Amino acid sequence: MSAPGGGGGAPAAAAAPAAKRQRTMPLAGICLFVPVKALPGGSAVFAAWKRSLPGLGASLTQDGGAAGITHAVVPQAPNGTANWGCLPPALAPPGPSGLLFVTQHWVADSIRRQQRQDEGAYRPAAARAAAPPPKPAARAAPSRAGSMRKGEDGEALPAVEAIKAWLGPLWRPECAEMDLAELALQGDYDEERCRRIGNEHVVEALRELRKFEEVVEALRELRKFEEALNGQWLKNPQGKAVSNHKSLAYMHAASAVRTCAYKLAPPVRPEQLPLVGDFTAGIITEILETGSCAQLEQFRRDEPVRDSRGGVRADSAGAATRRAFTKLPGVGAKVAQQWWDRGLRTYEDVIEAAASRGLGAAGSKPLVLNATQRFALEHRADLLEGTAESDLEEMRAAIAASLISLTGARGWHIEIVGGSRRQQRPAADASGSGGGSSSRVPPKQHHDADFMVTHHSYTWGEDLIGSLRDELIARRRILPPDTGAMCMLQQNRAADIEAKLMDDLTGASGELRSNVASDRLDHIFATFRTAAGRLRRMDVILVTPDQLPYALIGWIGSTMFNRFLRRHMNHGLWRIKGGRIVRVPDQAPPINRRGQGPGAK
DNA sequence: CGGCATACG
DNA sequence: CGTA
DNA sequence: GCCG
Repeated sequence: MSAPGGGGGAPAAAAAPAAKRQRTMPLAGICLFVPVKALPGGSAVFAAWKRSLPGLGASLTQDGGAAGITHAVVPQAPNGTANWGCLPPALAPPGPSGLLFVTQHWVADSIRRQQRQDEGAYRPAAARAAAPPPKPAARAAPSRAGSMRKGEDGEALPAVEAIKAWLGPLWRPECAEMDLAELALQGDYDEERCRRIGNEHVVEALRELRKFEEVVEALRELRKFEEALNGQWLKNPQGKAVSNHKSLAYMHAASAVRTCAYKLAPPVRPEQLPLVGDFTAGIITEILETGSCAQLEQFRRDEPVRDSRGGVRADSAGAATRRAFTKLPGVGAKVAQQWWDRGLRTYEDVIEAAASRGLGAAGSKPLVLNATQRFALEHRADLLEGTAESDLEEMRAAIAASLISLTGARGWHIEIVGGSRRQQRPAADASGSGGGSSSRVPPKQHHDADFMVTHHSYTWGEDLIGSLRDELIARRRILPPDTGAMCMLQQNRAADIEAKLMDDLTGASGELRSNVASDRLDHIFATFRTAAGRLRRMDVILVTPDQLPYALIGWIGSTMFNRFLRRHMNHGLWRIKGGRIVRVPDQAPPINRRGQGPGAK
């Protein structure tokens, strides 16, 4: 209500010089601590504040130990809860005497109104139970000695030599200077190449490479189990979402093995492969020696697994069953856990539990499925079968026909992307009438088919993606959403959304709008009906010709490749923005996620 | 000990 | 939360 | 879990 700065009663017009000065520097003397990482909008909002606040007399810092901090921003979630956990110990409540805690909206409104707002009206919600987050007792540093990487008993390879061997012919001298994210981008993750590695004769290659491939596949399976187990995301003590570290570690290891230029043999040492440490090297060795490993076997039998200290990991039972549940569209880790907890073990169990609604055991709540889940269960045979290469041409023709009909333009460029492109097999060796193993390799099935659509000369309007969906529905090639089938549109609306966020948090508008954009593209997630009546997941991505090269990188690369790419970009002078790879402008020195410049610790 | 990719429906 |  |  009233601004403590005394401006509340100042006449609006005819301001006295003192009042004017007060109004031009309404935040004089304020030093604001901003936990950028926890702030909605993050460093972009911080940068906007940095442009506005000095003009009002305030200074900003991200250093919780800095002297003279008068205000600490405690970010407030949309639901009103305050994130006290992001404050450094020095500023933890009650904090130094005189320190004021405010939400981000105090800053935004102060900027917007060019006037210091009443801190009391922007007080963050009290911390739950007012208890500081429990700090685990300081543990002895595990001290995974860096020196172990080198010549422990004269056998381990020096790091550069290991990288050289790992990359093989792809190695260049520059690789010696790269960090892991960049190094990971140098690999060749081609599945066929992986299969070929270390093998000169065809028969021998197939036998040898089967074991090699088993490593990759087993690791990938482990990764999936971990995701079903924990959910793809965990929460750190500050409540921030972080990726599941075990899952990520398995993904890393699978990548390292997939691109390894030589045939692995037990024992595999952590020095050999990037991103593979003691734990994972042991797993790989066990897989090489026995074809599997203890954890994998336990997961496959739905048994709980033990951690490295021998303790049973809570909630680790049922991983295989839950993994199977999550293969249904619309069922993620959470729903799968709920089904498991109800004692459901098969798809049939789920269908039965849903059908006997109200007739279940006393006290048990009826199982309610949403439309997506009902559809997925009903058509699970089709959907779990996946998409074969033979379906692709039919899909492409349907997309082309719809586009030509909608726009009158011919010459649409429809490119297969995604896993079905990455894993396309070369023509099978037809000479093998004598039973070459290659002829027994089953045709690949992919969970969906992805098509990237563009046109080199025709310019389309904003809602072509929506029209395309409607046309495909009208032609009965994809199923409408009211069936419960997946039929979603994703549009590039992020520019609007982020601009609104910026308006909300900075009081700014307009000029910032051009700086923010989405790296998502107009996109249909659909369920395709083949001429034979089978249902297949199909995605269509619509891009302009100038978006195409960037979009292809993102859509042909694997998830892991995309993560390495973005991690590398975030380390350096590049960003992926608006679907493009752009240089950080010179005027805005590159900052890390704490808003610090290069070289900052 | 912090970081680990990111955004839409 | 589910999906890419 | 692995890395810097």
